[in-house]
Amino acid sequence: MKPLLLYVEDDVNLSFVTKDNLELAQFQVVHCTNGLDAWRCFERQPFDLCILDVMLPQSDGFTLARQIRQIDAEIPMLFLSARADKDDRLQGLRLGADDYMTKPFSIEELILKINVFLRRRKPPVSAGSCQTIGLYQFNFQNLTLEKDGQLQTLTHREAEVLHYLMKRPNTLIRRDEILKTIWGDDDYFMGRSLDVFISRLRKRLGHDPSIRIENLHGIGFRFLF
Amino acid sequence: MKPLLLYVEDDVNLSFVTKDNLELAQFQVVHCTNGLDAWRCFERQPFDLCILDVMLPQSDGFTLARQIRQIDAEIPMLFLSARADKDDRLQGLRLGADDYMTKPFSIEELILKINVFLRRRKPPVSAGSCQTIGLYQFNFQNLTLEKDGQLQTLTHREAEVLHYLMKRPNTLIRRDEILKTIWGDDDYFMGRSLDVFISRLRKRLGHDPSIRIENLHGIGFRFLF
DNA sequence: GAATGGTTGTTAACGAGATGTTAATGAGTT
DNA sequence: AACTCATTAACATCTCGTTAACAACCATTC
Repeated sequence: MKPLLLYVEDDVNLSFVTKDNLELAQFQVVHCTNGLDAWRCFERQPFDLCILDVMLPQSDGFTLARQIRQIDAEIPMLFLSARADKDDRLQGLRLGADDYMTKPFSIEELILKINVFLRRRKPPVSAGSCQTIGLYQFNFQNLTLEKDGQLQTLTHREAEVLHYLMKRPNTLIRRDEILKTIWGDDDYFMGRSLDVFISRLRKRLGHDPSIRIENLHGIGFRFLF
Repeated sequence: MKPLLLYVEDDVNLSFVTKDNLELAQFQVVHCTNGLDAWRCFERQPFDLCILDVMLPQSDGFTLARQIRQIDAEIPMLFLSARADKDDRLQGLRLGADDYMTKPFSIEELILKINVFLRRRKPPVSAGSCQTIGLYQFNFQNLTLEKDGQLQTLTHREAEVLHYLMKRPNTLIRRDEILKTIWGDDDYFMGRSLDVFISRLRKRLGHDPSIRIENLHGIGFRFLF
């Protein structure tokens, strides 16, 4: 799963290039141009790291940082600033920034520093990201499927198939496509195997009637929820 | 307990001032003037953080950093350098440095940065600290596992495996990951060895039914408590 | 709509390989 | 020589993807 970054920067040209580069480096980036928007984003979803420009229209970077720190004492924050002076840097660090880069900065260095802090991030209590399907929580990394406290452990193949279906809900997924991807090939027996797994998954998800795995005769399946 | 810093720097005047300031800031500092001495110090006792000058007589800072990283993948490292150029900084970061400061640096900034990384350090399991698992107290350093007065002494390998499992409770931990980390490689016999240790640990933890080491067939284990 | 041929749903059985466990081995220490 | 401990061996047991078997279903043809 790609790390999710919150990038706040009002310079349109710079932010365009930077975001592009970060995405190339396999990060997922949400970009905001001012502190207010950034704050709304931050409240809406959990990020892995923040990159904040110090000079921002409406609420400067420091204010935003303070707000964020109040909610999340752990999230790594990198500051960007055009001003290089010492007091600025010190204030940033005192506010709970983890590093302070001066513009113009090297994108490569930024990426390395991001990785420093992602590496140092304390492992979440129960690692791996969950996906929600109806009443269930599916954790692909941990092979778990949870419904109000009840934990099922899936087998490797079960998790693979479920994961594949979940990536494309409510659309037609061809049999041969699944087989090629997960089994690596497509023959009669693999097809039968797939059917067995579909059947097992239906049973595992059976307690939520809003979830269905529909068969389209001769073509494939549709995962509905 | 004051954090213990390893400070490697050959400039006598600078190091004198810096060490003094760091001690004022409530750090305990071991200062070495060259890479060889530093390496000997590092092997002798566990440090909380390293501050390395890049230019050193006998083995430069980068070489030292590489050596240190091989033994300890976690310890935070800050580089100091008179050279400010970008390639130098990048090389440092790639080598596993956490930050790179250019001389002359502000001592206050150094202290703030040290604190950033000490704060981010994963909670030390070393240094004789105990971890509680259910009814047990596990001390990785002393290889002891205690339950209401009853003391068991683990072997080195047993402790390593338990330690690794405890770092990530309730998550799937892959076999190959454990083997790569603890045994350094992953072949059939090492795998069997791991199974033997899992079995022994289960027996040692057997008096607390709330602790379980679950196997996920073909993939790894889950340490539940 | 009955017959046919292919597809899918479901359950059970199978078996290769993974794991659990105990004991034997042998290298290194005391 | 006695001891410690990781590894290897040996054997028992378990798991899970596959295969089998049969029933239900669908589409097409007569």
